[in-house]
Amino acid sequence: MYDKLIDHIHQNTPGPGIDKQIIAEYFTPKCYGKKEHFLKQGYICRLAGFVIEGCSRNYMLSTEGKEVNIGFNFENWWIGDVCSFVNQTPSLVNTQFLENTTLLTITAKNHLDLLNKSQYFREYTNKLRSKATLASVQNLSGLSESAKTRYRVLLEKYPKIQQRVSQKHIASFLQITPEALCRLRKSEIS
Amino acid sequence: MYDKLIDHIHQNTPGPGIDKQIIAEYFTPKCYGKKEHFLKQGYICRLAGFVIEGCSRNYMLSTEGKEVNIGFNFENWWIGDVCSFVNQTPSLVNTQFLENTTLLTITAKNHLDLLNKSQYFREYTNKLRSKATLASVQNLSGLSESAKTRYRVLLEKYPKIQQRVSQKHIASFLQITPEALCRLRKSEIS
DNA sequence: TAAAACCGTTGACCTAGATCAAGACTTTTA
DNA sequence: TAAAAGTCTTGATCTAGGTCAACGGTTTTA
Repeated sequence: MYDKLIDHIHQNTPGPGIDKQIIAEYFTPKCYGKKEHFLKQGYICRLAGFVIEGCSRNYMLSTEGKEVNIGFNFENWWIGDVCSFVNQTPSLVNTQFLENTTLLTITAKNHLDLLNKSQYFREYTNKLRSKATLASVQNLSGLSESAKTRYRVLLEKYPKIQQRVSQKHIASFLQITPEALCRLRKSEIS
Repeated sequence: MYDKLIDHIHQNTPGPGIDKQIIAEYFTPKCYGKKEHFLKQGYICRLAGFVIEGCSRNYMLSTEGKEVNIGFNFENWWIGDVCSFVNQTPSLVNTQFLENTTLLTITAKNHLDLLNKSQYFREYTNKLRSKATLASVQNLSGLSESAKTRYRVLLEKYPKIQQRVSQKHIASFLQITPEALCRLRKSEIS
């Protein structure tokens, strides 16, 4: 299990890598059930997690209380609201598991310790976070495309998403209604 | 001039602050003209800048080559594409000045040195970046609101934006046409 | 295992915002 | 300072996607 994280770090950051022993010391495995929340708006994000198996969605609430999906987290990616985690302030983001999920979790304190201790881990963290930021900016500008284009881009990025995520949640991420997604898919096939 | 940055760091991060001497050593003032680009898609972001005076817009290109504004940078904020700056990879983002602008700039190498040297500066950087990420995620979910609501939110965030940024660019940020913004403003007043 | 809740699909109709065109006003450039 | 280019506004028309309603299939819960 630890190897998955170690590999991910090493694949993303050239350098010495990180000892399994250190990972085992700083990270704790945790299991969550489908539909369970990892983080709720208003609470402080006290843990960050690396997805070993399973998936989740991140969503925010609109002014009328409607849930708007802003992203999905599959294997080999991090979950947790960076802003809340770093500043230890209440989160605006919700994270809910869409499958039974296994994480390697780390506390804010441990994460800070590891950052201060290892320049290599700092580099990895900076890279990862900057990529996550780029992704959300790309999604932002991507919303200027038609729903059909956004759907195609999503399928390119996550070819198997249809097998794992309901249309309802995909539609919410595309910022269209489930009805619109349904029609869009029909027209796409033909 | 350096004081503006020093104040900003100190206001955002409790702690010892940073010596003026260090700032002067690591940062270089630069002036740019209106319409000039700070960063263009495809190029590597070699400098980050702190806005002393002036403003700029960040935009990306849609699949049809249309410019889509993803944000504005006013005084006391950073400019530069974090992903390109951290990874020294080609940027997907463009940054263009909307006024004559003065920046305090820092090279990627100097920034890395300062991060490795000062835990305090690391903390500041982490906080700032996490806030920037939150902002783009908020904009992303915000696009599920009506154009009128988005416009109102923008005016709340930047009360003076109408005096400094053309409606064309505000419309692009709201992801509507200038015509739609014009009508929206008319209806808003009455 | 029956009832209730949820999900995807389809149809009919509606609306926010797009597109295209044109005129007045302002800014830039030669 | 005159011409050219860009900006804002308004009108007429169009369309992608929303809303509401209904039905069959599946999953959850009692």
